[in-house]
Amino acid sequence: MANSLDTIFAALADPTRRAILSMLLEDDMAVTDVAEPFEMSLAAISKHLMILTRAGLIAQEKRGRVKWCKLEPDAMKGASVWMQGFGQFEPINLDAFERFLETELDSAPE
Amino acid sequence: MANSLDTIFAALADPTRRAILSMLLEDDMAVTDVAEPFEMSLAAISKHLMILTRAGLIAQEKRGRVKWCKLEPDAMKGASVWMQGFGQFEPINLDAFERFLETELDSAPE
DNA sequence: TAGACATTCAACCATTTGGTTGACGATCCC
DNA sequence: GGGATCGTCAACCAAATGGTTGAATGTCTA
Repeated sequence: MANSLDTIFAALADPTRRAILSMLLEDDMAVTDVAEPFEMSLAAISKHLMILTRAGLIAQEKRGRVKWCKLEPDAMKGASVWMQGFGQFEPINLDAFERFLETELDSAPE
Repeated sequence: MANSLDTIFAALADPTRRAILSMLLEDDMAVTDVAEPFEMSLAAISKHLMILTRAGLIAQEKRGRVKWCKLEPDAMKGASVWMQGFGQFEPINLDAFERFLETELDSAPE
């Protein structure tokens, strides 16, 4: 997994791939259906899906001759946390935020 | 600014550039000082800084013969929000979070 | 004024990226 | 079995990326 931030951010840098992720937010999709709205070859989409898979952002499962793609949103967590280290939430009262998170954890299921 | 998510994510995809951003989190720095810990030419670092600048992630200001680099963390906000659309914070109680934010805004200065 | 220092520019190079096309391997269904 | 469908592979291509070196520009200082 080398440096996963490399592969995650690189995967997110392409608009086609971000569009694919947004589509998968709605529902799982077959490769052919993912490719349908794009004006590029199926092979190109297949490559994009491979990049998203290697980054862990989606998972692909083959059922019969159809390969289903589903979002793996947890893969974004590391990158999201990294960005939050840059204080774009500075105006928020961090102490209060931590107390909020603790209350959350206390009342969390599981 | 075309699609800023393209340039932001592409800028963040390189480990050298992420390291530079982390360094600038501590303090503003001159180009030469930014370059010091890296085993690559000053020109290479200069290019990285140009990419970070074009992405809006840093700002460069020339004072005398020294060019100072400073972090622009707000530039990450758009990308951060985009990622949060993928629900990696689902386990958090969103209602409670919104209430928390409202209390924050009520007690905010300025 | 002459260095020395800070930074960028320009040319170049190897590798990666994002796309194409055509052939191929599975799988479904008649 | 045989044709249609699903998806990947392989070879290829143009453009972008990340690095180098050496020269050039601008600014400070002795």
